[in-house]
Amino acid sequence: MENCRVRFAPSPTGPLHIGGARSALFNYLIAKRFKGQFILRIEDTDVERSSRESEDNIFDSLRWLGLDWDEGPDIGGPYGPYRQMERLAIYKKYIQELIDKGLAYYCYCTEEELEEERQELIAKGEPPRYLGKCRELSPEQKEQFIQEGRKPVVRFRVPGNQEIVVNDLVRGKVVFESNGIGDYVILKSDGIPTYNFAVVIDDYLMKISHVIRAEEHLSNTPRQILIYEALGWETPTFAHVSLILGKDKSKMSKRHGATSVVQYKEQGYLPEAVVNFLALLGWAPEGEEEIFTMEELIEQFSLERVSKRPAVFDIDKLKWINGVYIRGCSNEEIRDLFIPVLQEAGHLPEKLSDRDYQWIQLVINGLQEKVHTLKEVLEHIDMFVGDQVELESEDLKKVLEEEQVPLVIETLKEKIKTVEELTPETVKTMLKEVSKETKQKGKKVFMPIRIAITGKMHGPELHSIIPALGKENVLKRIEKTVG
RNA sequence: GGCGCGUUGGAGAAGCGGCUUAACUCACCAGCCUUUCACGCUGGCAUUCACGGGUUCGAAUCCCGUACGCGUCACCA
Repeated sequence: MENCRVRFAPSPTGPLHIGGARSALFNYLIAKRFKGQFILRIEDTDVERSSRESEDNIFDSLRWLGLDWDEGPDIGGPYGPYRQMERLAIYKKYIQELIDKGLAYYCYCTEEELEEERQELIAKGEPPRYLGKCRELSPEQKEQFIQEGRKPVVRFRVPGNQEIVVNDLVRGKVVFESNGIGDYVILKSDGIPTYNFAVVIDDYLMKISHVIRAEEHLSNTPRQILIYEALGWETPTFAHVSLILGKDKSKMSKRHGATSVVQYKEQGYLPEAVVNFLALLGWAPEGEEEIFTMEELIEQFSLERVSKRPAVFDIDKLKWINGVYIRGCSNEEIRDLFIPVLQEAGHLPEKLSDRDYQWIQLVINGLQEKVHTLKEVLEHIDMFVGDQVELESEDLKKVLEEEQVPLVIETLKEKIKTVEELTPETVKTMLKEVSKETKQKGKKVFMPIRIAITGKMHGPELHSIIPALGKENVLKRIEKTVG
């Protein structure tokens, strides 16, 4: 594959969607794999819905995922500009060329007329489409419409009785009939081109070799191919990746939960995990391994192993993958990840003291292996801080009423009071001594202690929790639960 | 409705005519490890590939039909 140039061309009408992120990733992987370029183009021709805010969100999300582009609106490149609204003059030229060649024409129909036509066709049981009313307008008629103040659109003249073949890298050969396509708008009445037109001009001018995008664009592809042909241009290679579905198998939407990349960031997912998960959405690795770094993905990814069937977004699998990455973090990495979460929740000050760092280390010891997302840390953090405890359920009282408990607790309290410093090591030996001196072992000693201190049956190791709390808090907690 | 795409266990997914008594992963269940949970390890989990026909010595794999799901038919991308 020589001169591989691929692009991700989102429209900035909202935060980067998880599906868009997957398209971007696939393009990125192909570009890196074949040592080509990954281009970012902003398709902002929907003036109503486009915003700079969304654009920034898209930039940020892509960068967060580690999908850096070689050419784009912010960094420029040899085929710019990379924002469609800045390319209006370019489109105008090609629109004119099509009009001059008689392959496109002005249409003065009003919305009402179009709607009427649509209703009539539906009433007759025919598929609604534009029938070409303005195809052969006389100069007089045109003049009259202009007098009336009508703003025309430009429509592409779709040739009849033609087979349009899309040779798709993931779907194979897909054939469409041109008769099923009505003359469609390529230039809106406000002088801005439509998607189906602008995308062709840009992909050609930007020398895009492979168009990798979501399946929802498959039905649009014949319209685009027609324009390539009208302009005498060679088409790029197409690859339509299936859609991402929610658990109920309908297209992934808000009601399935978080749909944008930022939301996953906010919920405490790691970019590496999201990338890994996204890669698995529609693509299947050859071997048994499912955990990949970006480098490994670049090495292994191929469009041949991208499935035709829709991919279902399985949040449980994302959580599992995220957990794998959290556990795989080095101590420094996980610390840098935990700190902002803890600070944001008010458990840590802006400026960290040595004591804070010691405490964080204990939290890491207790929770790194346990959580699937960074935010889950907050679900367990109460066990590491403060003198407040509450029994999780009434059932736990029974455990505290067992006969060996008073002795165990008394012995423990003594030890805590007399020990020089609470560290994981001193706590470990302390607990061993309590076990030995009270002649109790296993659950008989550890469960009451755990419940007395945390109010819960389960949680991180006691030798992480106890030093984190400190003598005073531990004793106060015990006081509250067992008196 | 027209056109297009898809349909393998609870979920994802491999499979490209015989090597499949259908990989692998998540989830689930059991056991082990462990002071609990988690982590980790071991084992279990589709007599069957939406359904009905056909082709073939042989089909999850090829063909046709049916059903279901989804996409698309915009002056949205």
